[in-house]
Amino acid sequence: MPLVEEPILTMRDQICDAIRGEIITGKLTQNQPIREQAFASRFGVSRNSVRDAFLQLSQEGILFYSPNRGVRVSSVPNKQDSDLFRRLRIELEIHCIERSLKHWVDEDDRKIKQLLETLKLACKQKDLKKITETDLAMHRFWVRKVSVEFESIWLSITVRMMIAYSKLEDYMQCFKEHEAIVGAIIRRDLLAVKKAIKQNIK
Amino acid sequence: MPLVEEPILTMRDQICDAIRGEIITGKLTQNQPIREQAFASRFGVSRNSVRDAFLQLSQEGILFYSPNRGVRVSSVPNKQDSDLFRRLRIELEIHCIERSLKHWVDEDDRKIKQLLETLKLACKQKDLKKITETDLAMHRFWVRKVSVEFESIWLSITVRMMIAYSKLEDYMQCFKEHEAIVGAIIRRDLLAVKKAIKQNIK
DNA sequence: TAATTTAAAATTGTCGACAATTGAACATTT
DNA sequence: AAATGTTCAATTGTCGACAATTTTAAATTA
Repeated sequence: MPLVEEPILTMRDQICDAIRGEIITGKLTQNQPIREQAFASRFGVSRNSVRDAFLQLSQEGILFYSPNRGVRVSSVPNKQDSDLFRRLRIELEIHCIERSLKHWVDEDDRKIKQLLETLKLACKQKDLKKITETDLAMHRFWVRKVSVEFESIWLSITVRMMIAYSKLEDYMQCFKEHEAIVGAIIRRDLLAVKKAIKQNIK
Repeated sequence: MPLVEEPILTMRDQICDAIRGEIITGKLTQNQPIREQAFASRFGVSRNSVRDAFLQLSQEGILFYSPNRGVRVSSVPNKQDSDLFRRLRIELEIHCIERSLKHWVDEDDRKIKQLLETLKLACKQKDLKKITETDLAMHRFWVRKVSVEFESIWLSITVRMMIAYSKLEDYMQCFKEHEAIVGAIIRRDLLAVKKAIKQNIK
């Protein structure tokens, strides 16, 4: 029996991840309507499960829901809103790392290094889907380590900022930024962590 | 035809509002499990609609969802988490007021004064349900005026802070705090608004 | 009696069917 | 021709039924 139980992935979560991925990588674009039946057929499930996922993503903010009219991909935030999202996210993540670092163990070092390796490979292969997944997974790691309470808020903010992630140009830059964060974490150098986080979240 | 279309209240939204109200006023307490069938019977709808609401409130953070085991009322956040929630909420609301004040019109003055009157009455009557509803409605007013983008994030943060709202002692204090905010808004005195907001959100 | 196993009840998860609503194409009126 | 009304297909909303899972209670075993 694992010490920390792994979260069970429901059908809904899997569909959410899939849709989120397609939005972040630009397969689904701004304002595009998304139909329940299309995803139901694709996943071989009933519309209800897809509806659940749509609902969750709407609350998350990445989809926009109109009664009787279904959901659309949300618009990318304007400059002012983006700036606020950025500040909120930095404040959240720094708070989480600050707290989690106190109870950080070798096992955590191992896991975060592993994620960094995955990211490196994905960047080398220019695999946008994998890059965004791993990017999210890394940040999620230190957020969840503090409390699941923050996770949904953090995710809401983060996915909104990533709607136009597909425009990412320099893949290796993304890796280097995360390498800086992880390096600072391993050294338990909080000041350097903060600096690296601020440079990455923009 | 109204200039700004009123949002359509779905069945789901109504159920959400009801559950949210009962949690904030302390009818439903921390960690208490909530059953789908109970609410379905109460509202005279099928379990599906209730499920939708539960799902939305889980994403909002006020309910905690475990696969196959339903939802429970979330725990009140600890001191450290509350402090962060507070900072995030202040930053969000001040940002919103700062931006919305630029396009503030007489009609907005009238509306916000009306809400203040409702709050005054509710405080006098010590009607906790109405107080919390109106409190939320007032803050929601200036958040939504800027962008619905922020609304769900703002709500997530705010309802979490309000889980233990029922311990509110001095009702008139609540009214005075909001009176200060509204007064500053009417005078378009941004500095005073910020000060009043910080005093209210705690 | 305490721990374990088994059976039953309660609860959530998923499905297909149908009702209600919306949007688009077409017809009617002015 | 423009505006309005009508029909019809596509889509979402809601329901009841049943399957899967969890919880509770009872029965069994040591």
